[in-house]
Amino acid sequence: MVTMRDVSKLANVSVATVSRVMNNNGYVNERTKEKVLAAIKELNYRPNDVARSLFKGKSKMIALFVPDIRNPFFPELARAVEDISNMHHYTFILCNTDNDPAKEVNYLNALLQKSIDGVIIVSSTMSVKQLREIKVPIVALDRKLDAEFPAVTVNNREGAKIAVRYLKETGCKHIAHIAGPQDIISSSERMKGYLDVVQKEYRFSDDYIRFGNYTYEDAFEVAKELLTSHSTVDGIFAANDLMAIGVLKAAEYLGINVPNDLSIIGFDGITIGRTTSPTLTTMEQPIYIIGKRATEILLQQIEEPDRRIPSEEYKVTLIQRESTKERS
Amino acid sequence: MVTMRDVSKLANVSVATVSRVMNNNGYVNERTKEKVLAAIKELNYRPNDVARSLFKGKSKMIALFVPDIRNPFFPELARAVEDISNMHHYTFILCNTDNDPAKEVNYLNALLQKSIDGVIIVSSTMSVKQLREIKVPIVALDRKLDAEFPAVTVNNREGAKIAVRYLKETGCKHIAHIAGPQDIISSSERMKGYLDVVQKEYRFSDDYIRFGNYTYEDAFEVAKELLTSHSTVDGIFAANDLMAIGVLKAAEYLGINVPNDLSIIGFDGITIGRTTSPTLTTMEQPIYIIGKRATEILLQQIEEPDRRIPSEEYKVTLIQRESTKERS
DNA sequence: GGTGATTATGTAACCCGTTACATATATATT
DNA sequence: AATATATATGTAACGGGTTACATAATCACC
Repeated sequence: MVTMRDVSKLANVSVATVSRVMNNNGYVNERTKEKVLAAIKELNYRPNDVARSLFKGKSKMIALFVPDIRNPFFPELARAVEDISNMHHYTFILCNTDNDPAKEVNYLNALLQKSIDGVIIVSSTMSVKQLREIKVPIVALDRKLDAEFPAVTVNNREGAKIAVRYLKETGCKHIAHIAGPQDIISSSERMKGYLDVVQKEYRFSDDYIRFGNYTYEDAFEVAKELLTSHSTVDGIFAANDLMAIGVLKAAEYLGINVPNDLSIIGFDGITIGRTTSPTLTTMEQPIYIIGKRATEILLQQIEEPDRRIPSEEYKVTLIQRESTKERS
Repeated sequence: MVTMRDVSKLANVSVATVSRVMNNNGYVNERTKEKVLAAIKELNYRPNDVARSLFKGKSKMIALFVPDIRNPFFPELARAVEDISNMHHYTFILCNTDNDPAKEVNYLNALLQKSIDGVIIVSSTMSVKQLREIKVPIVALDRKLDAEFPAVTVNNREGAKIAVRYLKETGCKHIAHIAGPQDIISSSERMKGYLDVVQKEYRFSDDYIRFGNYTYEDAFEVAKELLTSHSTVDGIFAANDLMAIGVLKAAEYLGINVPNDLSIIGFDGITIGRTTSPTLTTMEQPIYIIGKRATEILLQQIEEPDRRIPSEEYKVTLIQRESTKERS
């Protein structure tokens, strides 16, 4: 491997001068600079980032923790984080945590040993105590972590309200909810939004709520049960698109026409919702944008560790497709 | 940060001894070892991987190049690579190349500067000349790169033949093909497999082939055109599932019943194919397995750079779902 | 008791880029 | 001409593990 010493010898200067040329700092005579640049080019010299990292204590790497990249919500997020990292010459590390606190801690420790510069975390299981001890910047994404860490999220409760109100406006009388795991804040917020709209109604029943694990299969099963036992249900708000598709499939399985006999609305706005039949009405999150912002905030925190950056909350947008009726 | 010197002072030994204890090599007296371990524990010492990397010239990091993680084929692959990396205590770096040779080269150079230990590449645009010059192990995944690099792929041609034969067996007479980009080998192999089966038939027409860009939208458009201009077509083999779904949607748009009037079969076996209506018949690739094997091979190459590991080719499996008729 | 192998531990160089500090020349200011 | 300031470059320490080599103690065997 070509090192700075090799360059310095060829250019007849000291390593310090080569370093100055590389980093464009300090005083370097124009002619010396040219000599050095020529030597760099001739040897095709590339600085060793590891040595640089060792001295600086910074690695120019950031990590993203997601539960599982196979969940279709996360690739878009990951893409955004990677794009912005790359743009700022940071290397992007991806970690699948499976919502497992042990894995989260292991990853974090391993990354700290590698002098990771910052971490973006999508998690509801992360040990906050652990996080407080470390000094690298942390940004929470999609799910809030702790007031201490800036978070980039969407207004889940408001979005849920819009979704359920929309079902009402299109004529649904008995609106059920397939809720997500309640330890995930975004999920419990969505349920709150649902309750905000329907709880006071005389038609409402606690039994209109079913819990799924944010997966297609789960929702398929609980929706089948719900629709079989409650034939009056004519609208379902699912806490995410994956579960909404499970509901769609359950309705298909039971021979229930969507949207004529049953309206279904999801949450997230993942691409797959455009390929089902009927296509899925959903509350779309600005997924790429929140990923992008989380990364920008993280990078800012890395550059200026003292400045406190406020959390950001984005709005979700109703996307009307075929799984709900037209507003009359 | 706690360093080895801190530990060595507390334990009253030299840094060399601490290093020996950490790495379990060389001679260390049992009682000394205990003293050192106690000191490590008391100080909660964690070695600095950057310093280790600098000396060893290895980083314990591997990278995966994919065109775009948002393409639903890649998350499963990425998950496999990450799982195996993690299992072997390697850190996983993800790069989205957008099939852009310039981006590929930039990533590669950036990673080499970070002493990356190996790279798994899904690409048909990668400059092989560039790759030959570098000394870190490379493994090709999904698409062959060059005989020089071990590749983990599936038998695309054979899979395509099985798909098209299956369409014939279920009664299709006029089988069309939505082909993928021909510069992607896997894609051109699939077309060859299609031609292997139908080209000799008197009914076959060159005009039964349309080209898409592996995307849903592309396929939707070309399938609409194909089905409008060739009403005799009663079977379509799409080069990947995403395009097959585009075809499905085009048929729905044109009021063509699938599978009664038109059978559709895809390739890949991505999850989304289970959520469409009708669900998608496809040639399933063992995605996780090829990702896993590619990683294992890469890690082996890293441990034993001299040993040449042969390429591996996996079989694809026909998954019968609702977009094709039953075999009579 | 002597020779050699085994065990045990420390010193210091090394990996490679960065930068504080020293030194020196050139230019500007009064 | 003297002093201050800007420009230019080099030396060497530093970051934190790793390991070759040196040294020394213990043990085995004849």
